[in-house]
Amino acid sequence: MATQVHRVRRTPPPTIKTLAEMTGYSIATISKALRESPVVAPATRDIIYKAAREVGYQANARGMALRTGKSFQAAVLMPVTAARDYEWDGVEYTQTLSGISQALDGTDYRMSVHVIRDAADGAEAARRIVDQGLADGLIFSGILAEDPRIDLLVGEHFPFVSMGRCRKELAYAHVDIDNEWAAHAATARLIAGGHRRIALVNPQRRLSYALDRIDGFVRAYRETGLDAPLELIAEGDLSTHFGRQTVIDFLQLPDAPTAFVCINESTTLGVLSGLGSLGREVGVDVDVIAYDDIHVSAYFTPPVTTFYQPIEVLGRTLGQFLLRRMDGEDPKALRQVFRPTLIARQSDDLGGRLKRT
Amino acid sequence: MATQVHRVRRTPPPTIKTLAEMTGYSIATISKALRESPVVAPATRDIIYKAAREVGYQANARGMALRTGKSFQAAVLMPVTAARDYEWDGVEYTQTLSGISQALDGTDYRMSVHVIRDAADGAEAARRIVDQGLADGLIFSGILAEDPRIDLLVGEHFPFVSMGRCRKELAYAHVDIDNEWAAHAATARLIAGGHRRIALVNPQRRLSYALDRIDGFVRAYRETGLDAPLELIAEGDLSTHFGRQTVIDFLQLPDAPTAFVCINESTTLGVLSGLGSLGREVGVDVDVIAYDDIHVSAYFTPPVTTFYQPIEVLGRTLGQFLLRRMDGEDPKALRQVFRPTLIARQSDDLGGRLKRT
DNA sequence: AGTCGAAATAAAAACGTTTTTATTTTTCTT
DNA sequence: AAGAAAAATAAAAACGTTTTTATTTCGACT
Repeated sequence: MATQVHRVRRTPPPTIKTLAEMTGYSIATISKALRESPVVAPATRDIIYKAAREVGYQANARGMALRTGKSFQAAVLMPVTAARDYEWDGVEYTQTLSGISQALDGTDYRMSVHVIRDAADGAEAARRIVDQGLADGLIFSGILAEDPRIDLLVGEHFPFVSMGRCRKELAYAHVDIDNEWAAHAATARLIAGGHRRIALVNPQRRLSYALDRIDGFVRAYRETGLDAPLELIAEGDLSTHFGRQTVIDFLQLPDAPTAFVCINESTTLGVLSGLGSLGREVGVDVDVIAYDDIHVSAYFTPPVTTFYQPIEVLGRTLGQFLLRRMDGEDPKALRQVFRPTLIARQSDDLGGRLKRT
Repeated sequence: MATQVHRVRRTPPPTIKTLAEMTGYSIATISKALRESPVVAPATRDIIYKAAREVGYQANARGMALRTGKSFQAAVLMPVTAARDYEWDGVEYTQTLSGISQALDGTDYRMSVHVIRDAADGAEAARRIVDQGLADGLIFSGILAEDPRIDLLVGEHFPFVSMGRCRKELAYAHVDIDNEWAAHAATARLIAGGHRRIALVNPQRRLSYALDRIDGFVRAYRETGLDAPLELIAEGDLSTHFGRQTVIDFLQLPDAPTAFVCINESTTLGVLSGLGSLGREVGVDVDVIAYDDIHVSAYFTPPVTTFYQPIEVLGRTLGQFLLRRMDGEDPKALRQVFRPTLIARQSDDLGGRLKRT
C-alpha cells in the first residue's frame, strides 16, 4: 500500500575519512584539526581546512552525537492549555521561541519544542528529556511556587534556564519579569488616581509569579495605609474567557471594583470584552492596566495603559543563558529580572471623575 | 572562568549489550527481537522483552540515528515576520505546533522548530535540512505561488507536507484552507447584504493563497454581474498595523468601502482599531467579515462574523500526513482542503440600513 | 544413520565521530 | 653526533545501534 520513497543521493556526503584520503592524514588528525586542537601543526590544519572547504565538508551530527553523548538539542517546553478548546492563549510563545532561536543561531544547537498540557505533563517531559538524553539543555516557563522540574534538574545537574523563579532558594539560571514590582506599580498608580476597589486578574496561586503579583498588590495598599481587597483577586487560567468572566462576576458585586489590573494580553482582551458586553466604558466607568507582551494592547479600543516587556528579548536572554549554562558556566551568574516599562495610554483616574478620598 | 558541570550518573543506562549479558543472547538477536523481526523465536522474544522491561531499557536514539541515517526529527519552519518589531503576528502558530506535536506523540519522532524570517530564509532552511539530514521530514507554511521549497523537496524526494498549495501542478502532500471558497462566500454574503464597495485585506500577492482569495473575491462579483473593485484589494504583511493602516487609507477615498473582508485575526484587530480611531462603528457604518483561527474574534467588541477553522486541527492533520509520508505513502493520497464554518455574529447588511440596489 | 534444509542464533562489519594510547618525526641539548 | 625531550601524527578503541553474513541446532527425510 505504501510505495517506497527512494531518495536519489547523488554522491555520499564527505566525511572525515574523505578528508583523510584527500590529504593523506589520518582521521584522528583530521578530527583534531577541525576541532582546532592545539596539538596539530598549524600548517596541516590549514591544509585540512582547505580540503574541508573544497568538498563542503559538514560534520555529521549523528556521528558526533553518538561519540560525545550529546544531542545538540536545546529543548523548550511549550505550554498549551487544554482548558478550553482553541482559546486564544499562550500566543506570545511564538515570540519566545523566536528569541531563543535567535540566540541559538550560528551554534551547533537546534531547538526542539515539546508541547505540554499541564504541570504534571511538564514534569514528565523534563524527566524524559533528562533520562533519555533527548537534549543537552532545557528551557521552560510557567514556574510553580514549588516547581518539581527545578528540583529535578538542579539535582541532576542538568543545564536549564527557567522563565520565572520558584519560591525555593536554589542556585539555578533564570530569566524573569519583576512581577512584584510591576503589580505594585500598577496598583499604586491606580490608588494614586483615587481608586480604592481594584481587582487583580491573576493566574492560579500555585504559579510562582501569581504570588509575586499578590505581594506587589498588597504592598501598594499597605504603603498607603490601606488593606488590600483580597476578595478582588481573581484566580484562573490565563484565557480570554477567564478575563471576561471575571469582569462579569465582579461588576455585579455590591462593592464592585472601579479598576482592573490584568495579567496578560489574553485576559485583558477578555476584560475589555466583558466591559463592552456590560456597556461599561474604559476610562469612564472603569480603569484598566495591563501587561503587554506582544504589543497587541496598542490596538485595543480604547488603548489601555500597559507595562510593556517585549517577550522576544526574554527569549533571547533565555537562549543566551542556556548556551552559557551548557558550556558549564555557574548558574548564579545567569540570572536576569526585567522591569517592564510603563506605557501610559489612559489617565487611570477615570479622567479625573474620581473623587479623591 | 567556567566551572565544569559534572553530572552524577548513578548508573549508565542499559543498552542492548546489557540485555545480551542478562539473557545470554547476542546483541544481534536482541536488536532483532526488539524490532519484532520474525526471524527470532517467539519464546526468546518474550524473554528479551521481559528483560528490557525489567531494566527499563530505552533504545539510544543516537545509536539508532547513526546506524540508520535517520534523525527522528520532524522539522517545522516557523515564520516570524521581522517587518515590525514585536508585532502581534503569527500567534496562531502555537496552535499549529500543538497540533503537529499531538500527531507525533507516541512515535519516535520529535519536533524541531526552525524559525525563519522570510521566504529566502525558508528556502535556505529547507536546503540545510535536506543536505545535512537535520530531519526526516518537513512541514512549512506561507506557500508562495511559485514556492522554491516545494520544487526542491519534490526534486529531492524528501518527505514533507505543506500548509497551503502552490500554483504548480505537482504531486505533494498538503493541507490547506479553501481560501477561494471562503473569500467567495464572504464577498457574496456582503454583496447580498447590499454592499457594493467591499475591501479585501489581503496578504502579498506572491503568496499562493492571496491569489486564491482574489479569485474568490472576483468570482463573487462576477456571479452578480458586477466588476470587482480591484483597487480595494490591499496587499501587505499580516500584521495588526497593516489592518489598521488599510482602514485609515481606504476610508478617506472618495468612494470608500462599506465593508471589509479580513485575512486573519491579527489584521482584523487592526481593522477594528482603525475603525475605532476614526469613530466608525462596526455594523453601523461598516461591516467586517474575518477569518477566525484561534477564536479570538469572539471577544472583539462588537463580535464580528467569521469563518472559523480551528488551526490546531490543521496542525494535527499536517503531523499525521507527515508521518504517513515518511512511512513512504504516496503524496497523492495525502491532501486535505478544509472549508471553514461560518459563524454569523452580525447581519452584514449594516443592520438593514443599506439601500438595496 | 547420514544428509539436507530450515530455523534460530551468533559473529562481524558498519554508520562517523572523538579520545586515548602508541608511534614516528623533529628539535634541542650537550 | 648521540640521545632525550617535545611535537606531530597514526592507530585503535569506543559510543549503541542495525544489517549482512556466518554458524549452529534440530527435525525430517531418504
